[in-house]
Amino acid sequence: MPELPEVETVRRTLSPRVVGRTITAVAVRETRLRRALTKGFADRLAGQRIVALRRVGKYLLFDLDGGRTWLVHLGMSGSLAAPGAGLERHNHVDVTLSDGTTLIYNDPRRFGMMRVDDSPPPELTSLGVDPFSSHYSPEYLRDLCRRRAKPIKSLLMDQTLIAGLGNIYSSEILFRAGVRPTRRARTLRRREIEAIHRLTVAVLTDAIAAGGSSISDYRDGNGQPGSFQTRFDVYGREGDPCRRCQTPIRARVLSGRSSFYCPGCQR
DNA sequence: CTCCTATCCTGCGAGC
DNA sequence: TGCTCGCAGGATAGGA
Repeated sequence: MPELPEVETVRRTLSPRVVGRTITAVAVRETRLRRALTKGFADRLAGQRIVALRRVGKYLLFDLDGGRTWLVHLGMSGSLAAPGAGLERHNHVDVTLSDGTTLIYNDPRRFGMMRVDDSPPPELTSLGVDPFSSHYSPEYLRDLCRRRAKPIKSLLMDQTLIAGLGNIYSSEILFRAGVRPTRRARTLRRREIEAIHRLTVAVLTDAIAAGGSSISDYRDGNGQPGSFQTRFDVYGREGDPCRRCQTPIRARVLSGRSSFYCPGCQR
C-alpha cells in the first residue's frame, strides 16, 4: 500500500497539525506489529514535543525534543490519521497531542512498525538513496545497474538501493520509460537508464500531486483517499488495452510480486 | 556477494 | 447464499 507518494502525502497532511505540539498521552492496545512494540514505547513518546516531521523512503520520522526520533512504517495496510476516518477495528495505537488532537495508528495486517530511539534508527542505516535527494542521479542509477543481473523492476524495488519505490510505482515508471520489468539491469542502455531516472521523479511527483493511490484502504492524515489509481497505465490493468497502443496489458510474477507491462510499448 | 522464496497477517473478490 | 482459494501497497530471514 503506502509507497513514497502515500507516505509523503501523510507527512504533508499531518505536518501542520503536529509540529510544535507536545505528545500528552499514548494508548497502546496492540503491540504485535511486524516487530513488537517495546515495553517502554508509550513512556518514551509521552511528554515529548514534536519538532519536525520528515520522510525518508517509506519511513515517517517524527523528530522529538532532545534528538529522540519516533519512526513509523505503514507496512501494507497501515494508516496514521485523525479519528473518524471510518476505521475502527484495527486501531492499535492512539497518540494524543497538547491541543487535544489524536492520531490513530490503524493497521489490519500488522505489517507496519514503530519505534522510538535516542539515536538514529537502525532501519535507516541500510536504506538506499531517496529519489528526491540530490544523490539520486542518472550516474548513480547507472552505477547500480552496471553489474547487476537482476530484473530492473526488482532493482527499483530494492530499498537498500533506492528508498521509496514499491510494486505500483516501479511498474508505472517502467511503462513510461518504455522498458520491460524483466530486463536485466546490466543490459540497459544509457538512454534507457536516463529515462528511468527522469521518469522516477516525474511519476512520483504526479502521484504526490494526486494525493497518492488508494486501491482499498490507503488514507492520508485527514482520512482522505488519493486519486492516482485512476491514472495507472499498467498496474492492475491486466487484459485491458494499453492507453497508448491498445495492446492488452500483461502481468507476470517477478521476485514474488505481480508486475504489469505493455508488450507493445515496453522493450 | 547476489538473487529468490517463503513467511508474517487480515480482508476481500473470484469462482464454484 | 456460502464456502474456499488466491492475492494484496512491505520487509526480511534463510537458502541456493
